Amino acid sequence: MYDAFLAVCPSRQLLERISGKWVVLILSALGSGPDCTGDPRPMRYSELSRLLSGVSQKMLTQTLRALERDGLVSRTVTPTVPVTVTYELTDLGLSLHRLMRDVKAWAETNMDDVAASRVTYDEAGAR
Amino acid sequence: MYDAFLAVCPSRQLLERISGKWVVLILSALGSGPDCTGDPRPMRYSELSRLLSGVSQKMLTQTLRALERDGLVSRTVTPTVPVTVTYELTDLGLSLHRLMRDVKAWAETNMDDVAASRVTYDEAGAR
DNA sequence: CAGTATCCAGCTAGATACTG
DNA sequence: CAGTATCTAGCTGGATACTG
Repeated sequence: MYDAFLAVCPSRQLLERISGKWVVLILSALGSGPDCTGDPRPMRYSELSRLLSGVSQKMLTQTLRALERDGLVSRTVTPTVPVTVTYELTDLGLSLHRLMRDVKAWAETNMDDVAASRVTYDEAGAR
Repeated sequence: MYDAFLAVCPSRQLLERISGKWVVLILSALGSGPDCTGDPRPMRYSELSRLLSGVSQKMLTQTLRALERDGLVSRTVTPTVPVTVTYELTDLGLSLHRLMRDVKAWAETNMDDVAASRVTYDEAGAR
């Protein structure tokens, strides 16, 4: 029915949204906590902000909003003072989390092989 | 050893490279042919160009070069006239292909749910 | 066929300042 | 704490023209 190979297919735009480092990292984090080994659990905005080092407030908020709009995360506001906001995976988000977690793990696992390949490639080019 | 949550970790940059629609689509295509159901097989430049509708020559070439440099695809030039160039997954590329194929499939499978969620979200915002 | 080279519009995303 | 708003540098990526 849908085919992301087609530029006009809505799934192409969806693929565009869900590919991107911040989506991968946010979904990885929410799915299993900071160490990526536990069970899915809600996380606070500030907790995410600290965990994903280098993320700007703007990108974090923007990405979380997009994920919320797409039904992948839910946003809960607790009226404490100051306010507490938690983000949690929906069932839909959880299904994507599993893939994103694997992608993040792939990058970490194969970093050495990729680095070695780059050295070889660049050396060949220099000659 | 590596942790993509850390901005300074090399795996963060690698994650940045492999997240992106063209990487997902190219690896999906190379891994299992146009219909994404067959076995991995080499594909020609023009074949990829036709399959990934909307991709510019620049992006296709640029992405293929990056994937080649990272050791995910191999490039073979056959000196016919005109020249024939084929791209094929390496073993490393094949391992990432499996993940990327799932990501593409996820987008296609869950497009309807996401679209429905967007409608709900936007309606709530309008109120 | 399979690129390379160049130009440039537009979006991404960081920095900064401010707020309920 | 959890944002919003604004400004902007610079990168992404599309369009176009050319080539072995």
